[in-house]
Order: sequence, then structure tokens, then C-alpha cells
Amino acid sequence: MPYFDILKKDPGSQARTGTIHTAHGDIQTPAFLPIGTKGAVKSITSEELKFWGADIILANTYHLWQRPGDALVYKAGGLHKFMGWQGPIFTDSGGFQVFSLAKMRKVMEVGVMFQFDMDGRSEILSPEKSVDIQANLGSDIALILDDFPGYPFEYERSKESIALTKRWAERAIREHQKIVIDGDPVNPGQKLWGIVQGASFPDLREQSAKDMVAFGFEGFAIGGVAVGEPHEEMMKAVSYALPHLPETAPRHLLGVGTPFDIVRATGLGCDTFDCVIPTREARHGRLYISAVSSPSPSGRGVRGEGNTTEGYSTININNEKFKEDFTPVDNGCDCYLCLNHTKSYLRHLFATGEPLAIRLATMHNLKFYLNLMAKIRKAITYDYFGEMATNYKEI
RNA sequence: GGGCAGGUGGUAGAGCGGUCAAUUACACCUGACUGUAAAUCAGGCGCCUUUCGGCUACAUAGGUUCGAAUCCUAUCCUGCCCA
Repeated sequence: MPYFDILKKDPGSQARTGTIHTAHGDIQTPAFLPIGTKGAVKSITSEELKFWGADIILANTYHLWQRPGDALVYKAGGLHKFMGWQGPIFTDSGGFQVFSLAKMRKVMEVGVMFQFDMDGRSEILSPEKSVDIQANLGSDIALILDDFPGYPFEYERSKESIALTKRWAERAIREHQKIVIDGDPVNPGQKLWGIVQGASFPDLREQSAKDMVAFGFEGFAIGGVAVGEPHEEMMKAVSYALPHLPETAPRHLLGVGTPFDIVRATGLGCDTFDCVIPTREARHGRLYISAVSSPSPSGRGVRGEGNTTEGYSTININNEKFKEDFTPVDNGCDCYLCLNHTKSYLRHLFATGEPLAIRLATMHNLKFYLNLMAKIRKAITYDYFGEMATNYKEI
């Protein structure tokens, strides 16, 4: 059985549906990975995620290494058992922290030296160390440690970063093979994926993609995007990398994005996505809603259809205008919040600091994202992806 | 009736002669958020004005002073203590 089965290709774009087979089950693509950085999708249970149709979640090497420590997770029998999630797990390598914790780290050939925020001690995360930690966590998809500078993109620095990422990749692969052959890994079926860097420079993206393909990875992630660059720059970066990756391999777009970004990137050929947007913004009161749910100019909303292509918008539930709005957040949504509560109530929960506010809002946004992916899969399957894509605009 | 301490912007509570339209917190309003140092962060929050600036304000009424939320007098009100 191939690692990745392509089920249907969209005739009008590079979009496709497929299935990734992992040691903990299948992933229907295009897929969205809810983010559970520290071994928990904030305020949400594993059972709920599974019930809503999340096939896979993402956790973070850097954070779990720091606390509770990968040795403890190993003792617990791996992250799946530790957190009670039976499905596939994707672990980020800590590469993103190379970028996001810029003020407290130093990039060196051997790896990245971090000063932990918890206790101030310094530790070096090397490509080997990252692989070791991910092996102890027992994720189904592990990533190589990568390096990337932030935005604005600079050619020379980006060139250095793809070269460093390549050298690190080689070391990561060697370590991964060593663990598989010599060790007693928590998850013998774990796959190591490569990461393509290169900012929005065509030649660097091409070079980085070819570097990674040459290593023989079975899956690839595109990194270094959504770091503050304009949307078009991001799409260019993706479009420069994808043609150089094997069509038969799954491609993940790291850290992306808005519904608009996801629809666009799917059209370019990306299969999986992860992003903090639905969960973080939920905690801040920003909710994603289908466009048909918002009052039309005539003042009437229309209930969403199963195969709708309606697009989306957002609301800030904290806004005063929702104080006495006794209608659901999204008429077309089937989440617990929308089926049971009003905007007025949710706003009240936020205003009073009730923990339930965060939970309900997170439930809603995750359901929105997971529903979006289901709509995308359906649209590709039934040949109306192109039409659907035109309705998803930047907001 | 006497003594003491007070009355400051939605609330609490700083300020105690000029740099005060008034620190700070909370509340309130708005915005940001893309491989999570994020249940976080930023801005606004007397009135008019795009800015500059102007106006009205620190219980009330007078007064001292070049200048008062800040000092003095009276009045009203609040809390505590003694009768």
C-alpha cells in the first residue's frame, strides 16, 4: 500500500484529494491539523476532536521537550497514550521556535541554543536531538529541524538557511535511521518529512525542494511562510516549491492559514495545513462564520446547504452590537455553540471571563475549519473546486 | 451636641500651589492575531476639533495667589469615636 493515495484530481487546478496512511490511521486530505502544542488542543478533548472529524493533530517538540520532557512522555508510552489521542500525530521539530523565539536563541552549525523561558537554562536543540525527542514522543509524522530567517526576506540569508537546513536534514535522516534500526522506538511507523525553505525566491525554493527530494523523504513540508509577508508573496513561495516536489508525495504547508489561504494553497497542490488561527483567535473572541450566515443586504440570512460554496467572514463577538443579539453565531453551523447558544450569551461569557467562552468559541472555530476541509474535499470530488475557490476571498 | 478623618473622572484610588484633563487598576469601546513565550497584545476612554488648539472640570459657594484638585473660610454630605 502506498504511503499516500491520490483519490481525485481537480481538472482546473493542482488540487487533489487523497489519503495518507499512518501507523495510527488514515488522514483524508486536504486536511487541517488542529494545533495542540503542549499535548492539548487548548480547552478541547481528544474525543471532541475525533467526533468533529479531525484526522490528525499537531504537537510541538520544543514545548514538550521543555515540559514535561520527552523522557516522561516516553515512559507514559508515547504521546498518543499520554494525551489520550489515538489518531495520527504530527510533530513540529522546533524549527519554528528558531524563528519565533529569536530574542532568546542562537543559531549555530551544531543546532540552535535556546534559553528556556521556564527556568532560564540554556540547551541546544540539534537536528539529532529533535529527531530523538520526536522518536520518544512517537509521532506519526516528524519533521527535520529547519532554519529560516523572518520577514523581510533577504536573498543571502535565505540562501544560507536552505544550505543549513540541507546539512541538518542529512544529520536528521541519519539519526532517524539509527533509531529505527538500533533502537526501540515508541512508534516504529514514524515517518520523517523534509522541509522546503527559500523565502519567496524561485531559485532557492527550487534548490531547497530538489535537496529534499534527493534525500528521499516520503512527505514534504513547505516552511518559512506566513511570517509577516504579503499574501501574494506567500503564494509565490508555495508555487515556486511545489512543481519540484513529487506529485505522489503529500505536501504540508506549515502554519497556514486563513480559510482564504488554505483554499488558495489547496489549488496550488498542498494537502495538509496547520495553523493557530482558529484556536487562538477563538480565545480572543474572533469567530469564523460562513458568508451566508451574515445578514444579507435584504436583512435575511440563508441557511447553508451541504455542498455550499459560500465563502466566509468573521465577527468579533466582543463588539457591543452583539450585546442583545439573540441569534446563533452562524446559522449554517452545526457546532455545539451554534446549536445551543446565542451571540448575546457568548458575548456575556467573554465579558465575564467565563472559561466556557473560550471553550465554546474554540469548538466553533475548529468545527468551521474542519467543515471547510470537508467542503474542499467534496468540491474537488465533485468538480466544483474552482467555483468554490472564487468565493473565498481575503478579508 | 463634641472630636477625628474624608468628599477627585463609570468604580476603586493616587496627586496635596505651577510640568494636571489629572498616575494606576478595574470597567467600558475598538483593533491585531498565520509550523502558539498569545484565555495575549495594542490603541481609545470629560466636551468640541482632522491636527494645532479651545472649553468645562477634582462636593458647593466664596477667598488668598501671577497661578488652586492642591492653601483659607463657610455650607452640604460621608465614615469612625465620645456624649
